[in-house]
Amino acid sequence: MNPMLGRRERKKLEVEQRIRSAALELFREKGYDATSVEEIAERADVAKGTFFNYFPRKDALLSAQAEDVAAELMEELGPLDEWTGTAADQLLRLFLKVGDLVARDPELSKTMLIENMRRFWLCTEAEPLEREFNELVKLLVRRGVERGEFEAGTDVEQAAKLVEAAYFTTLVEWMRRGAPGTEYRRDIEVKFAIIFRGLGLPGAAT
Amino acid sequence: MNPMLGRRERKKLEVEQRIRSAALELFREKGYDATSVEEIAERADVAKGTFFNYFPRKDALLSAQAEDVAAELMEELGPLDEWTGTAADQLLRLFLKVGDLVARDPELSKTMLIENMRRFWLCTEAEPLEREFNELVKLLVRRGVERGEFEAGTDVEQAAKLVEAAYFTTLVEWMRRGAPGTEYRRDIEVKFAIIFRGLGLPGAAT
DNA sequence: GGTCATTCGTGACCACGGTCATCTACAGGG
DNA sequence: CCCTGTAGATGACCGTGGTCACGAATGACC
Repeated sequence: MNPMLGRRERKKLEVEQRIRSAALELFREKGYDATSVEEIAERADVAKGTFFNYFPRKDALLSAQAEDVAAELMEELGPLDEWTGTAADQLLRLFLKVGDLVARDPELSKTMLIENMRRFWLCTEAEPLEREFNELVKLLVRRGVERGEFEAGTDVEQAAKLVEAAYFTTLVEWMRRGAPGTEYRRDIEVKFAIIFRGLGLPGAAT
Repeated sequence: MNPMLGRRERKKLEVEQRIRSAALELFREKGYDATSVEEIAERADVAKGTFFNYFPRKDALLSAQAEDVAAELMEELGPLDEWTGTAADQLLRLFLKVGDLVARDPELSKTMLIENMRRFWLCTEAEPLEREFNELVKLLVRRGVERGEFEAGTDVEQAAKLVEAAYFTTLVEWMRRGAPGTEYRRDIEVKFAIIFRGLGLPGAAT
């Protein structure tokens, strides 16, 4: 931690960290719903009210965690310019990487994903993460069009949404079943094959 | 109502009906979240506890309503055998019809859809509706394959899931924006065009 | 060090979804 | 018409997420 901060700032960061890790521990132990804010506060050694000074709602913890995971993802993927392979390869790799991250903590990931989606759909708050991810996918699709891998004139916006939709539902279905064998990979590859073929990529069927 | 029922049975049905319509009214007036069970009970002229004799949880109302809407949908669509046009046409028509139903009451539909999906994903309870709908889509896709409209050897399971995914996310996105102009129709047509082309249907692009 | 403003911690408090022991009123038999 | 067993109505009660008025701790300035 940056030592150039006042005692106050340092303590604030430290408390936030305590709350977050207490919460994550409990979520892993008993699940999100079964964990009460009071328990989290107790384990973090603060009062319940203090929790809400740091996170406006219980589920803000999930957003925060999601952002961390997203940052980790981008870290592991490295700078965009250095990605190799066709756009189709890149899209597939991106999503397989997401799958890897999710597989590390399936139960919590499931809650994170579903609860964030819910809030996004209900417009409960501006959720920058979704837009950011959407931009990334759109960029990859556009790259494919520019390189002539996907058909010129492709509606990049809708194509990207379709790719995301295919991925999202597969991921959720996978987690629903408790993420057992990697049937998951085949499922997403089959769907992507259909889409890429629909986008004019030759030689992708079944 | 069947008059051959005892007073008790009739009253039970009548009370359930009162609760349901009171709830729907309130949901339309103030939205699902802003409506408390106590309010519903009050308007239905019963005690709060009575509500839970009829519906195990507040959101069971949404399931019940969803089932009604689904029944209405199948009613309006008529018997499967009489559907005309290509499989692709039939799929598109099915989803446009769903869109019509949703458009009649966008706000409540949004809540219904999202909350039901949430419970489905979290496996909170067996949700027969989703499976039923999935079977229907699968059937239409299979029909397309058998007729030679889609490529032989198509993975019907995954193709159907892809169609559903495309539709579902478009629908939600549409409702998110408050379901204004029918940009919705174009969006779903574009996505379907990609998918159908990916499935080997000739002459579907952009 | 003394004074003041600000920020942060706190726990009593509220509204809500959901439970449950208790009571009510009806069906059915005599 | 009365008695009794039972389905169903009820509202006090609980645990939870979230609020808020208050007070303590801290930093800034003299």
